[in-house]
Amino acid sequence: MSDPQMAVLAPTMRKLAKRFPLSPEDQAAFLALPVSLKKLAVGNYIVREADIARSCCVLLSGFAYRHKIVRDGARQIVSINVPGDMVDLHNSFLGVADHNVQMLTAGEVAVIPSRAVQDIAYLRPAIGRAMLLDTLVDGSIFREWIANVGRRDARSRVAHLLCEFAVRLQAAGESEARNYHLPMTQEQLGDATGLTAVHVNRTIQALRQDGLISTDKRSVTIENWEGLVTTGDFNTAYLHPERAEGEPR
Amino acid sequence: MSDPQMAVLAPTMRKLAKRFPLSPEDQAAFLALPVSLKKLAVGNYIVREADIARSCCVLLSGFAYRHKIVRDGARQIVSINVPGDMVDLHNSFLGVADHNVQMLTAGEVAVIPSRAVQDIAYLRPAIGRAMLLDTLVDGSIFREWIANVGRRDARSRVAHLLCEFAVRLQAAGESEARNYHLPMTQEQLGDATGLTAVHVNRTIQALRQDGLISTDKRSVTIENWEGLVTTGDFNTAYLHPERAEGEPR
DNA sequence: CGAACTTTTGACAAGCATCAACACGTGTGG
DNA sequence: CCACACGTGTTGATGCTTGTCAAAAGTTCG
Repeated sequence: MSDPQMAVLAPTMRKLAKRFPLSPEDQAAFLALPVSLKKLAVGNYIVREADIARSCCVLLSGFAYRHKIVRDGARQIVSINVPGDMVDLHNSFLGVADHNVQMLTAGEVAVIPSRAVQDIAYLRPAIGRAMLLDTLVDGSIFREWIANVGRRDARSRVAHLLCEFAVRLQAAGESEARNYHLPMTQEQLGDATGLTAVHVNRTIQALRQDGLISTDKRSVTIENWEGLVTTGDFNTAYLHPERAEGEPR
Repeated sequence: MSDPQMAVLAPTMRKLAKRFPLSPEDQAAFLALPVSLKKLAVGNYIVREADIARSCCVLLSGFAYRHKIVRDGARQIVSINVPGDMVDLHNSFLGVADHNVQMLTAGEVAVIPSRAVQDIAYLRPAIGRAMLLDTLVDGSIFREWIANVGRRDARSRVAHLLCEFAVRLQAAGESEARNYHLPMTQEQLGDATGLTAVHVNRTIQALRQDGLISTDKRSVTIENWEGLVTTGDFNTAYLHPERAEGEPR
């Protein structure tokens, strides 16, 4: 709205533009989206399942996670969001939330009216296309997570998750490649991998003993990247890291 | 291309238009997409992981499944496609396939050049928006599958899958609600639920003994819908069944 | 009619869950 | 400043769900 807020969407725009260039006019329109800023504490909800969406949040700082609760109360984390991510495009377009989004750390979001997001996607096809590409990449990550929890053993699941964080945090400019702050408890790691906290604990100990990683509080250092990649059966292809158009135009 | 093919995309168009109306011009443009038809046998690949996409297939008849192979050779099915589905929007836009798509039954696909799909999404924003909505629903289904394989036990997983098929097949006009042909082996059911074929077999026997379903060859009859829904912790919300816009326009 | 695939059954093993207790650090209020 | 509660990480003992292996019975299809 006011000047100081003009640039808050810049990282998100750069992320969108990375896969497909946006014209200066499109970029300006995106940056001019009406936003209000909101600080959030650890554990605050951005979206609750079954909410009717009236706004779309962009994560400016801090981390968030999406999760679903199954009948017996168990929780499954279905993805992690890093700064720059549009946290609920889904909800803006589909109207009703099918999962929860909660802050993993304290942070700040830019709140944009759903209608403004829908309109810009429609009135500026390049932005609509960028959102589609972003959503397709999200889908690819979801598929990899299905394979991760469905067909890998505990050791591989955890190693895979650690590899994914390393790559995504680096891509978001949030950390170095081999050493990053992982703001998740072992219980949350379990919820992301379909394991219990106890088993995550033992699995991490095994990874440490094998010299693949070391940890200090919540910071993870990857001691042997190749080994961790092999253990986690990790291949960056599913993150579609760069412009991956069949035919650039 | 020629007249007899003009209507093959009609079911797909109706599916796209269901969530957001398309103008007659948009509808005509969609139906006029250049297609070539291709018959496929059971097990034929539509897309292979790491393929560079040159075309986008729409499933006209038959069923397909998407899957990924993990290091030790295990396979994880990440979704099932029914007639009318655009089978590889992902690949058209992202360029390189991150998973395989294979025919579950014999069937027919309409092959559209990737470029034509990209262009129509860009030049006709309403169609681009419809594709975005479709992709967002796919994402919601992926998330539910992560929760299914990550946090439910074998009995719930299988029940959930059977419920999803019942609803989706009916929505696609492929079967009645309570009785449908399920063209999957128990091994494939295991690959979709993160279980082994042997355990799927025992789980299905248990569901039968509890009077929830009965089976005859590959046909499934749901004897107790409420019971199966409860067992599978199934809630249709994640399928976003109808127009689910926050504010219809 | 036979070959290949799929379903079913049984015995056994293993990975992971469960439960419980303890250690450790952190923040908070008396 | 201490005492305490609380959340998180760690460890051990035990058991259940699911996997593995193998073989037989049933089914499909050329």
